[in-house]
Amino acid sequence: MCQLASWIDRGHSPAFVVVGGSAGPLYHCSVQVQPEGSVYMSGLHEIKLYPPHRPMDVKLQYLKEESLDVGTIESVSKNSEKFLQVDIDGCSDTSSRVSCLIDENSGHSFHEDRLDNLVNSQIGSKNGLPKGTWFCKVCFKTFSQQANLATHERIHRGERPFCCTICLKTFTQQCNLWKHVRTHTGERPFVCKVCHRAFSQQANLAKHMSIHTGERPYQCHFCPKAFTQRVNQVKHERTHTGERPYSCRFCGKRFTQQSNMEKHERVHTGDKPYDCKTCSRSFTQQSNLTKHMAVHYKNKPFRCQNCAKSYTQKSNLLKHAKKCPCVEVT
DNA sequence: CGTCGTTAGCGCCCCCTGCTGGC
DNA sequence: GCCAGCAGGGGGCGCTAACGACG
Ligand SMILES: [Zn+2]
Ligand SMILES: [Zn+2]
Ligand SMILES: [Zn+2]
Ligand SMILES: [Zn+2]
Ligand SMILES: [Zn+2]
Repeated sequence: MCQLASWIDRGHSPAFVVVGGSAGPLYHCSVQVQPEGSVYMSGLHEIKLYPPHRPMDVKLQYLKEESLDVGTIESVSKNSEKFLQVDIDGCSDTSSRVSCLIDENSGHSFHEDRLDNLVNSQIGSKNGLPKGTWFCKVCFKTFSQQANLATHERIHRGERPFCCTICLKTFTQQCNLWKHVRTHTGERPFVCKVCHRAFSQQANLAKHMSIHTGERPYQCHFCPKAFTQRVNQVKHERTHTGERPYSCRFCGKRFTQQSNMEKHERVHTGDKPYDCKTCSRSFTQQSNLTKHMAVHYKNKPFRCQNCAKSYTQKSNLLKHAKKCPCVEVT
């Protein structure tokens, strides 16, 4: 345990300390350094560097309490932003590193400079950010507009003031509620100019457009294949890495896709949800039913495209078609 | 100006689907 | 025929950034 870790371990808040890593609780030298009460941490997990051009001593401090000298900054990356990455003296934990907001000129972390600004959650220009920048006291995300910070802070407070009158589901933002309500009303304001398919959300229309443009922005890291959606790239890459995150509840067999696991679990449950309407056989997979249907179509080649009824003679199909609006024949 | 409601846009997770091919 | 592998693509939600009307 390094001196920072033991400092936090003694009960000090890790405020003003950010650490690199992915989502989830963050540890430094086995001590959790994630600020208490924070929920949404993605901004925090990005290590952002502020470029000082010389080595400097760094002090981390929790408001007016005891402060901790953590070390000296030796090397700094070039393309950096708001935070300064710090190597802790005598710390062997290289998996997570510590950063703090630094004033380029004084070398002080920002809260030493302007404690009153902290109260307002606003940072002055001396801290290397545009004057009037607002920040969240929980996760240190920064905002140029106070209103956007106010919206953000609802996330930490769990405040969801917008409520769907139909299903009572709640939302942090008005526009998210509006989007949600369209799932009840079926309203689809976004229409594809090419095929006229309509969508309830702009983002889903944008995804759809890749069908027409052929655009595949998500490239596999292991082979030349590319995909229209990131999810599908990740799914595909598992075929290279062998990762199988989903395991069967009954036998433990592992799968790359959740839906494949669910398909497999029906082997154990005996669930056959796909019924043949012609002979009342049922199947565990839709594709097996489709294959099976060929058996019926072989004997009755005249098939109504509308209702899938099939007939041995064309005249019977035509008779049927008088009632059914579809007259296509295979 | 600052405030505040609204809009644009991105990223993510989830789910269902259809084809395929080995046994 | 049963079952697993794999890709396509829509539904829905969370969040940030920015816009614009209005005091
Ligand atoms: Zn926050
Ligand atoms: Zn609802
Ligand atoms: Zn289209
Ligand atoms: Zn690949
Ligand atoms: Zn049948």
